Amino acid sequence: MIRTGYQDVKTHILSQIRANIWAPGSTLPNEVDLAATLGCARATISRAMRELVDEGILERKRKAGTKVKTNPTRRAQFAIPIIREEIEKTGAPYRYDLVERRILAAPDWLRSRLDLPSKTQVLHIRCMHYAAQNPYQFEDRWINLDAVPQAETFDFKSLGPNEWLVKEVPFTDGNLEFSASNATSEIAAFLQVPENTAVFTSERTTWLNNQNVTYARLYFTRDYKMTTQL
Amino acid sequence: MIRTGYQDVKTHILSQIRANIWAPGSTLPNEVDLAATLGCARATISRAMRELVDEGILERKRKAGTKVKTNPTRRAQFAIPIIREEIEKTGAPYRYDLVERRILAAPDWLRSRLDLPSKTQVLHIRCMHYAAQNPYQFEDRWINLDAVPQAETFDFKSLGPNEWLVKEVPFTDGNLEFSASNATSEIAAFLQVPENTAVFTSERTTWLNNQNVTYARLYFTRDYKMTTQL
DNA sequence: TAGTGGTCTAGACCACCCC
DNA sequence: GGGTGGTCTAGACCACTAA
Repeated sequence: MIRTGYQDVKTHILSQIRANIWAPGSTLPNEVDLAATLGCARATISRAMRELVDEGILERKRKAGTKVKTNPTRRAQFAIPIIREEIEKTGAPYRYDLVERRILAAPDWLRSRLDLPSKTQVLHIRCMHYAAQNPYQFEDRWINLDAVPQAETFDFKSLGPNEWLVKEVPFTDGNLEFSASNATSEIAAFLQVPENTAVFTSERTTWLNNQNVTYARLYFTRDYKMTTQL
Repeated sequence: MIRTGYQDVKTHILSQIRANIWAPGSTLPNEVDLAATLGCARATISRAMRELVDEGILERKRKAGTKVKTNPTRRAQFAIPIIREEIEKTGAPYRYDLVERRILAAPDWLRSRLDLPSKTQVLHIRCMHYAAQNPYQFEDRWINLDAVPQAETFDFKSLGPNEWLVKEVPFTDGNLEFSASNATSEIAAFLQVPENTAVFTSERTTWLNNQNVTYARLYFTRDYKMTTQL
């Protein structure tokens, strides 16, 4: 006699759904009944169902019961990587090059975007990331010196702001946007592609307790890939 | 006396980390000790830690203990939407237009990409999605008729393949790629943008138990946005 | 092989909220 | 009001793996 674990319960529920026995929108048996049916404790059923909710397969409401989602929310997720590690994982040597580093008062467009007080000092960094000899990413980053004062004394000559920030500054919220843009002559030169080439662009903003930490625009020479399962 | 719940435990652990008491890379107390310290059951600690692992904050290994991740893996996630719902959520009326629908033997590039047997019949659909009068997305989709035979008799004249598939065909795995491409004259015409404009492109492939179901290339007139928390 | 996390159980009480 | 999920507990045994 093998014990029924929460993984078994998940598998069972999923197979019932795929076999259309528990159709989208229908209500599953309650936890107590299912536990009796499958021969395990209620907590085991509970954990299985909780994870399936987390995976976007089920919906639960007290008193109303557990239902199969009609439009299962499939979630693609991916890690925000450290560029160096991402490149080295491909086997290519990583190279970093600081293009510009200067401190200035936040320009208006940045202030309004990040909701910064006027006269906020920011650190503006522009740099390149290479995989072997090939351009990989151009990074255009703004760091709020009110939130990260220690950035003022760091020179970023050999360590990129991406990696430094990940290790140095915790954050509580983040926002990520993907877009496509035509390369300006400057970006094209950095990435060594023809002007006007479509460039994959990612914009990231991060906050620590409602205070903006940093805003970055990243121009890639290659695509983003992500995988979702189940 | 308030009971210590797993949420309290999570909060406590996070605050210890943010206060640098449990620094990145350091080892946390084991579950039994922490339970004694915080005055709750071991299972409560366990659940809190499990969720923090899931959120990319902690790393756990048997015998080695629980450590604070040096490079916290922040995960962005987003739902794969039904286009109609996505558009209607913005308040704009949704319009769908079928451009082309034909059945043919899978071309070689598709066969190799999806690992289809030779002579597999596929349904090729090209269609447009509009938000009010504005082009929103051009969809270029291939459906494996071996996996989804019922698509052969559906005309897709008033319902798009995206929505039909989500409701009709379950899948077990999916793959998603984002990229930027320069609009060909044809794509440009559909999206009503100048030729060569950078277009945000998403490619999706889905499988049901190791058999490919569909492959789609989606050309957007606008960007993708996603948000990550914690 | 010993220590740590991983999981299960049986029971309990609580919180929510549909009917 | 009553049924459902949400959570906690105390204890137990198992599985992995670092030392």
